[in-house]
Parts: sequence; structure tokens; C-alpha cells
Amino acid sequence: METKVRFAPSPTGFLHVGGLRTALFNYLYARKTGGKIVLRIEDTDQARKVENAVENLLSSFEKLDIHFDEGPHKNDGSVQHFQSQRLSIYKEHIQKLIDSGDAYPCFCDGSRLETLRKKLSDAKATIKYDRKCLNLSAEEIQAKQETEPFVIRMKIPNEEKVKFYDVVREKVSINCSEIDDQVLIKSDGFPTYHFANVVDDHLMGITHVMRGEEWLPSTPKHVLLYRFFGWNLPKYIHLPLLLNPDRSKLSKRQGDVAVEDYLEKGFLPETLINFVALLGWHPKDDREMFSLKELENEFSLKRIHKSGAVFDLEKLKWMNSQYLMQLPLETVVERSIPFFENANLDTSDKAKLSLIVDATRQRVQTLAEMPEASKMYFTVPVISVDNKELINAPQSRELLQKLKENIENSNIPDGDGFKQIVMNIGKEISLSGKSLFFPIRTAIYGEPKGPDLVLLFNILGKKEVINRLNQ
RNA sequence: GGCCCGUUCGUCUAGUGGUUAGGACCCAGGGUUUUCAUCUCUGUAACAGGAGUUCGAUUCUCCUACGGGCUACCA
Repeated sequence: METKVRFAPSPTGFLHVGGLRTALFNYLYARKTGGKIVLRIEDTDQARKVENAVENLLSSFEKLDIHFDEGPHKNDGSVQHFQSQRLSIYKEHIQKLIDSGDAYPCFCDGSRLETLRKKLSDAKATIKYDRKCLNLSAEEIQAKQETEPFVIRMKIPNEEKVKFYDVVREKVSINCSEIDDQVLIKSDGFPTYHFANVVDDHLMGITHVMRGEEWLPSTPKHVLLYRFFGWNLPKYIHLPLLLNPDRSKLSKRQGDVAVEDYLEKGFLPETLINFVALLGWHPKDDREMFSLKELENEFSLKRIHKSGAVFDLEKLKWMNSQYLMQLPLETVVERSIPFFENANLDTSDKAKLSLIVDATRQRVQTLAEMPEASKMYFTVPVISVDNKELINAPQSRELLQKLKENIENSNIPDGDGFKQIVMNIGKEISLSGKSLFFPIRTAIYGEPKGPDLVLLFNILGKKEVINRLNQ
């Protein structure tokens, strides 16, 4: 049977890196097995809806080059991928459960439930609904339904242990006595996650449910729903959580969580994919650098871990610096342009820009650091007091003066020629090493330490080098 | 509180009933380089604890501790 997986976010903002990891694993598994991946929007909470969330989500995936086979972006009209558009389907299905006695209406209001929870909590008991509305007569239900708001709850069997198999965690079981009569349909008529999720996964033919570990405790409810309907269970794969440095669930409080944030900070899409793939999964060997295509080949469910993984910014930076150096220069140039423009640096001279990016990419860890690290190629650098002392030393003044005259009077083709002149002058006035190179680099680059003189000359050109030697 | 899940260097992780427990990031030191960066080499650093099974457990079982998740008409 063809595998079919899904990524089912609720549209409450931007794509979260945890969401990216879940989406990526689903995507990789679909590609690996030649199956399909569906994007489904779980917008059943009217209160949490965020404008443009779906557009933002799709745009992030576009940038990361992750594509869904089915979803709201390519809808032929046969299936609706927004849960808010599937209300009639849920209505039809909840009726089946009511008819079979596996679900029942409940009229208890929020304050009663709150009091109940408080009472149970004080008694140190499992917090769950007391089934006050379970045994209402047909007449009572009829009458109440006309005047009072109500929800539909699922009726959890009394004495039973629900067992299921998780690909990562193997056997998991829980006693029904611990499970609450979950609300399936809210009083506004919308389904809860648990109900819509199960109905849709079945109707859409989902074979593998891969999601975050936070869903593990509610999986027995889902298993029970499948049984009530007489449907086959999908395979469950609960992914380990992504964690903050303090090992709590990755959250906004402790740093950036949105994929967009990382992109804006100058991390490359390739880095994000590669990095996140290695959180909770590991290949057979020690290899760490993987393109998306390579991951598609390499991925396997068997190598997913059980325990949570801390999102380590240091390693992310390292990996980004690797991609900065490994990716084709044109790609890095193209991706860096917005960052230069943002810093008001002129990007019109593409040949020069290319040289600059090439010289800078191995000195920075993110695209965002690039303008700062290369602004001296655009404008005459500001030289610090200490460095001024260095170039104003008599020895340095003589050196720089000679150098200027030499360049002005010769036809230097490129940086190699420039360096040759530097070496010759060095010989002439008996300067070498730091005392030769530091003043020159400081004069034209602003700092004694930095890129090779050949590179500097090639980027700046003869005219600008003379200009800077003058100052 | 209850339930569920987890636990190998600080972090990401490999691994096995017998290994000097391997790699990567970070950190430290060396080399390369005119310098910085890159690159490269070396080093520091881990099987949570206790029982049991076994000739032998980091590896299997149980218990404890610790950590996390869930405990909504949120997902």
C-alpha cells in the first residue's frame, strides 16, 4: 500500500522550527517510500485564528524547498484541506458515534467543570469529567438541546487498558480509568483536534501519523475513536520534542522559534533543513552534512530517537558557516543581496559584490553578518586611534609613501602584481612580515589583521587603493 | 497531585553482553598563514544511582532518582 503522511498545523502564526522538523520527517518519509504528503490546516479553534498564517506557512516551505503533494495550495475541489470547511463531515460522523452510544451530549457549563476539576485536584485524583450528563433521558436531551449550549463527549470504556504500538516507543498502554470523556464537538459546533484529526486521517487515507511527542498521552483516545468507527489504525510515530537549553519544550520565551526568524538572521534554508533533520534522527554513519535530496535517500523511521533534543544555536551557526563556504558562490551572493541592501550598501556592481562575498563568506557565520564584515570594501574604513599610530610611525609613512608612488607609476594588472610591488619595496627598505603587511593592510582595509593583500587589491581596484593610501 | 514518556561527554549523537565507549559542536593547545579567518592536528569531557540476571553488564530486567510532556469546549 502506498504510504501517505500529513503535516497538520493549526494556523496560529509562523512556521515553528519544531513544526519544520515534524513536516520534514513526514516529507522525507513520503519521498523515501514513494508515497504522498498532505498539508492539512487544522483551523478548528476560531479564537486562535491568525490572519495570513497559511500564506506564511506556505511561503516558508517554499523557501525551504519542501513541497506538499496535496493541500490547500493545489486543490482540485475534490477534498477540502481546511478543517473549518469540513464541518458537515464531522457532523455526519459524530452522529454515528451518538447512535452507537460511543458519544453523548453534555450540558455542563464551564464553571461547573472548573469546580469539579478543583475538587478532584484537591483530592489528588485523576482529573476527568464525572459523567453527569451521561444518563440523561432522550426527552431531557431533546428539551435541553433546544435551549442550552452543549458539547459532545466521547464515552471512554469503563474497565480496560488501551494498548497501541508506536514505531519509536514500541508498546504504550494506559488504563481507561485515566482517560477523560474527551469533548469531540465544541459548543460552537466545531470539532476538537482529537475528533477532526482522526476522522480526517482516516478519510484522507493517512497510513502513518508522525507528530510530536506531546500527543502521546492523548493517542489512546484516538485509538478508541478508530475502534468506535471500525477503522484500521494508522502507524504511530511520536517524535521526540525539541528543547530549550534548559530542556523544557522549545518555546518563544527562550529565543527564536520561527523559521522566518532564522532566515532573517541570515541562516540558509539548507542549514535549517540539515540541522533540524539531525535533531531526533541520525544516519548510519558519522556524516553530518546532508542536502534535502540526500536526506530523502537516507531517512528511516528506525533511526528516530526516543529522547528530546536541545536546539543548539552554536552548532547551527557552525553548520551555517559550512554551507556559506560550500554552496555555489552565485547562490550565496544571491541570498546575501537583501542583507546588503538592508544595510544600504550598493550591490549594483555584481562582479565586485561577488568578490566581496567570496572573501567574506569564510569569515562570517550568517548572511546577516556579511554587510558589517565587508563594509570597508564599500566605504573608506574608519581607523582606530591605535591603528592610526601604527600607520603614522615614520617607518610606516615611508613604506606607504613609496608604495603609493610605485603603484601610481606602474601598470599593475591585479592583486598578484600589487603584492609583488609590496614585496619589492619590503626588500628595498628592509621590512618584512608584520611590519611590512600590517601598515599596508591597515591603510587600505582599516585593520592590521584581515584578508590577503591580493584579495584586497582585486576587490578595491588600483584607484581606490591609491585613494586610501593618500588618506 | 495523577498518568505517560525519557536518561551515553556542557550540547547533538554512534555503539556493544567482553571496545582504550567513537564522531560532531563548544572550549584549550599546536601546525599552516605576513596577520585574522579558513584548513589541519592534539587534548579536556559521558554510559544518573541501586539491585538482579550473567563468567562478564553502559548494553537485558526491576526499583529509585532526575528530567520532560500531558492533565481545556488549544492544538
